Amino acid sequence: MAAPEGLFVLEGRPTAQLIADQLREQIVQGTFRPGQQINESAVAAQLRTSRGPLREALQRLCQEGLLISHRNRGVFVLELSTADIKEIYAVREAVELAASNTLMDAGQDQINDTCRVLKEIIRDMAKHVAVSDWQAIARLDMQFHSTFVAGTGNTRLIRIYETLAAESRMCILSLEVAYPRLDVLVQEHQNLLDLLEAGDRKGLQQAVKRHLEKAVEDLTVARLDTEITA
Amino acid sequence: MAAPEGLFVLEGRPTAQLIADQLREQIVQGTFRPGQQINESAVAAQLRTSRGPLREALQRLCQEGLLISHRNRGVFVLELSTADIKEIYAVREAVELAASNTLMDAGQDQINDTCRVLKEIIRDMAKHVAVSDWQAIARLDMQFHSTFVAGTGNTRLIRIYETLAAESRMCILSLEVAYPRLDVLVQEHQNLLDLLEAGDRKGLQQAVKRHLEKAVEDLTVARLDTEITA
DNA sequence: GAACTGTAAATTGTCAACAATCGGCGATGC
DNA sequence: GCATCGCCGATTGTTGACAATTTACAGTTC
Repeated sequence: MAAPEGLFVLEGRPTAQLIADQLREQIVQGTFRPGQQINESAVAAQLRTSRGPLREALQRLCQEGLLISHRNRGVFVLELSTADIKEIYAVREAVELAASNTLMDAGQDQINDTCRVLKEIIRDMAKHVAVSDWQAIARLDMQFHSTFVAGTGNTRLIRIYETLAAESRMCILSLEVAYPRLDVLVQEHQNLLDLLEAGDRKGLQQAVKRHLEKAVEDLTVARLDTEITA
Repeated sequence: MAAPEGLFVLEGRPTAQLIADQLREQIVQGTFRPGQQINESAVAAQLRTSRGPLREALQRLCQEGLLISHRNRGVFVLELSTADIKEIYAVREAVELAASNTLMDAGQDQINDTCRVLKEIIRDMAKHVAVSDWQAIARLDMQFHSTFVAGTGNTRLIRIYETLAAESRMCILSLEVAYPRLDVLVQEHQNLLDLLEAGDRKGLQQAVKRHLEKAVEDLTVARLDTEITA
């Protein structure tokens, strides 16, 4: 088939996508702050490229909604309001519930494959919980959910969820310390995994719903605090 | 507030987005055929612009998934397989079911506003059914569903559905005459509207599900025919 | 002192030229 | 006859320069 032994297709993906992926990572890691303007010349120089390819990448991220473009003024990193948080998690609920159903209808092999990866993520998560590495935990949290959705094999659902995951990480990042009680977090994900493995469709759906509703609560409450103190 | 009397913000939207919107319309109308390569120079000249802004627009459509980019070879219009059709309608089901729930939980005013627009669309649809204007019917069909989703007010759900609507129109277009029994089509949409107006959550959900499942059946069966005859 | 106007710097939007890459086609060798 | 190599046209990828617009600031006027 493809790539027989140690040979990779050289730079198979388009440049703009590579740049967009890098920028997305920088955004969710907080290198670019919400509301901040992206200076094309500066970022292009930093990435050792010219403004052309960079602008193409920026357009991709605008389409995703991570950046917003004001004509003749430039592109800015999205600022998340409480309404945005509710929107994001409402869509996540829709996607993850659909993924739950699809996975349950899929073969046991497909479920097992997914569960195997999810187990490893939870293991990693537990490690980082031990040392309270928030950034890593946020990344693994979203990786868990992304893997879950990826288990469906639906490329469109996966692509949609990629953006949602990025936005979710921005939510979490925007309030620095958002995770209340870290051990509960690991426990909740373990619970989702168990229900998936057991094939408990109804239970899984309810657990997903509650997991996300709880997240919205934590995020909006924390945000109210920051808004009041600010 | 904004635009007090007859004054509009001059060209408020970014250029790349305007070009992308035009191209998307051309794609779903079949001006660009599936699998066809987009010649940058030619299209840029046709749009009275240069390759720079055009390429930015193309990147947006690549991100959406309507175009696919092969490095150093160019961008091509998406070719829809039966697997794609199933994917698209699976995501549509997820989105529309979520929209149903959100709308039902929303206030009666919001529902009424939506229903008013939906009624007009159905009226238009009936007109075009009388003269069997397929293109118009396909457009109104998706406009009905887009309006339904837009009723939730969730901007992210709306943006996601925009792409799905475009892809759906491509599905329908790709097999020329896809609508079996036009009167039934109008009837089905009227049924959805009635259930929404009546506040019958369960009934609406089931109707949406069956409506989409039926569409997939029609599309995949029709596609099998074309593939056999081809 | 406040409001308005005009200028200047910085940044984005656009363009045209250059470089790199790919697919096709004919020539060559086996 | 078939496969391979190498060239050529066409198209994309990239760059730097130029034009247009916005924002901030200083100067002016009332």
